[in-house]
Amino acid sequence: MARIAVVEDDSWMREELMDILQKEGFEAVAITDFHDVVAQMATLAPNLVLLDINLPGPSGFEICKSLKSKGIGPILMLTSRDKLQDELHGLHLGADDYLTKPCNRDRLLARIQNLLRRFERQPDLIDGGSFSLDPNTFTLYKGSESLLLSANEGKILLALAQHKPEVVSKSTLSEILWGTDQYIDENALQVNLTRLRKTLRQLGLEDQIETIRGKGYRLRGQEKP
Amino acid sequence: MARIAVVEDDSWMREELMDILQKEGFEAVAITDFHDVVAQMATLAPNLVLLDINLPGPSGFEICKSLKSKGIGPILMLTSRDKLQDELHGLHLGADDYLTKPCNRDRLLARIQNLLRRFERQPDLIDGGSFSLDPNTFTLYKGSESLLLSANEGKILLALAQHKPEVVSKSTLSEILWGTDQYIDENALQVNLTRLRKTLRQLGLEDQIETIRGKGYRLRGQEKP
DNA sequence: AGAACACTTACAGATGATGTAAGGAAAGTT
DNA sequence: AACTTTCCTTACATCATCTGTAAGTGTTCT
Repeated sequence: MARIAVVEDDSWMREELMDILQKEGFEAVAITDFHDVVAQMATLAPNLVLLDINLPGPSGFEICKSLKSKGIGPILMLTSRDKLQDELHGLHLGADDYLTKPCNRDRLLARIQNLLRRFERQPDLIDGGSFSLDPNTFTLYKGSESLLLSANEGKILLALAQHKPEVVSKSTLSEILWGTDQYIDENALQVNLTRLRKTLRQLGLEDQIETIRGKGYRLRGQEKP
Repeated sequence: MARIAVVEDDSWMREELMDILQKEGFEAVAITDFHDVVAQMATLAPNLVLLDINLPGPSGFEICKSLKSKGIGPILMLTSRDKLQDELHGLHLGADDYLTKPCNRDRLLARIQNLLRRFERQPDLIDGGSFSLDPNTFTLYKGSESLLLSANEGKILLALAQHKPEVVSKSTLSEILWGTDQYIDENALQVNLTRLRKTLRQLGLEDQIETIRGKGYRLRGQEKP
């Protein structure tokens, strides 16, 4: 779960925020020492910073600026002053989003979720040699074409690509598909293999999956010059 | 479609690459003047750079370094020297991926597609007030919960969120759902609306959609303090 | 009260995912 | 060569989901 740093001096407001975040399953960390926020953040490595503007000592704007210069973010600015001027100023200094207090719980969470997703590192595609595969959506890419695999096809192909160049045993695949290697439904696995092969053929990917008789399957290497 | 800059001195190889890329639907641009590659790139704004290491004049490594320093990328390095040393060197200077010549057409395309997706700007979620919506997958987020909408539900909610705070007429929604505003299937639209409302309720999002009698629908504002 | 509009629910067809079953092909064994 | 084991393919049935149709109910306006 994401870690969120809460930089807010008003203790009531801070507790309120922490409460909302923790109930939502976030790992919320309160920052109450405003002297060296940047250094604290560096070790904390939060996934998101909730930053109040009105702080004793350095203003939120300054902190925002220095956090951004260190590549720390995303930053969601909190302020009770709902003047457009401030908003522009804040965004200009690098805040990624902006929220005025008091704010609705749902609205706060929606903004946070939004920012987290926007800054979430896009998971790398799995490189299968002559194709690539999005491990989350099971979308198969070859050149500029793409195809959405069914769940079973995706699981099998992902397993093969991740284990490449080793052979993946039937019991392993069985476990991946049905969560058990005790009872191997060889037939069902076989049928799903056939389906996957047919789907691969639709993208011009012939002969990707090599059968190792008695051992299992593996992705065919494409490396030979 | 993505624009790809091909920086390669060997004319045969360059034509080959251009051919592959163009047949795949990419907008391929050949760079043959190696003096001021960075400046050319800046105006070209390619989505990806195919960069050969062995260039007359400045080495591919140097170009790679300066391109990266300008934030231009992703860069896919091409080389005929398949020594690990070079690879490490190249990646260290900022190349995002690395390919040895000669290379398989499919492998080249897979790598390109991979890089393009990795560096693709993640589309922002649509902010619906107390929820957010991924306009591509029609995934609905509220706090840390999420829900996958059906196509029709997604289209309607997206339209409402994008037009917010304006009212979206039934004929507009009809056009969005079925590509025509000539014949409004009011009943079907109504049913889909009901389904969407029920789905929203599953996430605790009550009363999001406001009916403007005789005009259409709109997202209810959440701004009142 | 009546009419127009909005909402809900139940039903059915279409589609897609997936397991079952049966038969055929290929490879290894005797 | 005949047999056995393993693998592949196809057809079918089931199940879930999506979505439009239809009918009935509720709400608002005049």
